Amino acid sequence: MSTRKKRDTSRKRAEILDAAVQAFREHGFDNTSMDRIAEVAGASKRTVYNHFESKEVLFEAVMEDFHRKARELKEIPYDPDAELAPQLGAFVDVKLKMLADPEWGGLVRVGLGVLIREPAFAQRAMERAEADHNTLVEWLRGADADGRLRVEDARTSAALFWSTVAGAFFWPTIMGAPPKPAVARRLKEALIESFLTSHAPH
Amino acid sequence: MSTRKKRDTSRKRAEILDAAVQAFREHGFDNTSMDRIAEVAGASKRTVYNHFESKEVLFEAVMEDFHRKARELKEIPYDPDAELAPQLGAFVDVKLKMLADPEWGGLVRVGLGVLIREPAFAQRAMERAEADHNTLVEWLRGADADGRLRVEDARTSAALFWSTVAGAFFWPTIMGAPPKPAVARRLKEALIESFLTSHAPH
DNA sequence: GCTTAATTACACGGTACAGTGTAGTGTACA
DNA sequence: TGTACACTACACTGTACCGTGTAATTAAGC
Repeated sequence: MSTRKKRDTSRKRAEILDAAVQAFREHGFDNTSMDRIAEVAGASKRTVYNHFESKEVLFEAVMEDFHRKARELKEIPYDPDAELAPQLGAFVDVKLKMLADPEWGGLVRVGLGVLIREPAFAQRAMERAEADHNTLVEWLRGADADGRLRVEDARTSAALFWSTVAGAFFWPTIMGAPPKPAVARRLKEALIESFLTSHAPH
Repeated sequence: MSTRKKRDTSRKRAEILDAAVQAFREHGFDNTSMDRIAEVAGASKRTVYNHFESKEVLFEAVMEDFHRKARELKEIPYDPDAELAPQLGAFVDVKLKMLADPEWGGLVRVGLGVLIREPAFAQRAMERAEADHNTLVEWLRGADADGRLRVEDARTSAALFWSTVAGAFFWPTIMGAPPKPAVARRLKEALIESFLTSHAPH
């Protein structure tokens, strides 16, 4: 029961994870072999299996890592002293910034490629995405209480707003057809203007 | 050069296609074997290969079939004598009807599972979806010319409308988390009301 | 009933890959 | 310097699957 020797194994593990991310991103889950991952990682296949007991476990570790990164929720509280349009624009910008990161997009694609066959997982993923709604819901309630917007059903309004963002930016980008900057700008402005107009007080 | 004998082979071919659709829907492209398809079709694997020279060819035939079905474009012309809200609602309903068909959804999922790794194909698919925009663009121009709506940029407005529909209904349904009927109704009404309000004349 | 094409049953080659077993090499730490 | 542990090289098993070859069987049209 003396203190056992333990070498630092986290470096190799990280290298394998990085290699897995890259390989899965480029070829998807099914078309990535453990031999390939080992090669990219500069490790022997045996070592890969010593760290991750199966391909599925490795995949889950990759997605776990990804979720940790994605969990950087931005809180955007309602500011009674600032213009409304820029504040709404900030909500959109947070998403657009995410979408601009190619590594993020690659991982989302990998995840979707698998999740699309696993309705149960897919539903959980969608629900997680809805957590973002709450920040906007709070913002809307703030603006409504302040009398600068008329929001009858904040949840529905927020859902509509995020649906538009998803349909206009998120999904096209994931599918490899992101809107051109000029189009994106126009869509963003039209969304905000439309939203503010239809929720104008009086 | 006499008239050659030809037996009718279309029946078996159709059975194989049906089986392929079902198998691909349930397990995706990579996880569906030709043996399995042959078994489901009640045909020998050799016959499958006699009809479709490879798994890829068979897959493309399936998707081709699917596109033919999906091409039932609905023309919804602007009607100056009818209420605006129900007319806009008809645009949404066409999509919702599609989404309600589980076979359609299954095939979209299969296609996406493959396309998600093939940006080039994915882009073409997204562009095809945009063809639907034109009908709404024409409708908007009609309503604008009639003075019942104020539409500055019909293309952007239509894009925004369809983006919301996609983000609110299409993608959640494809991902296995369709909105509950009550939520769907509320979203649809909110969308139409918001759209009409923000495009009201004066 | 004869011919001919479609279909079947089934064996087989080739390949790719998940995962294991093992003997040996390197190396951090006591 | 020695020991325990991480790591490597590599052979190997088992499996799944694509695609082909072929001889036998079925059934349509003459």
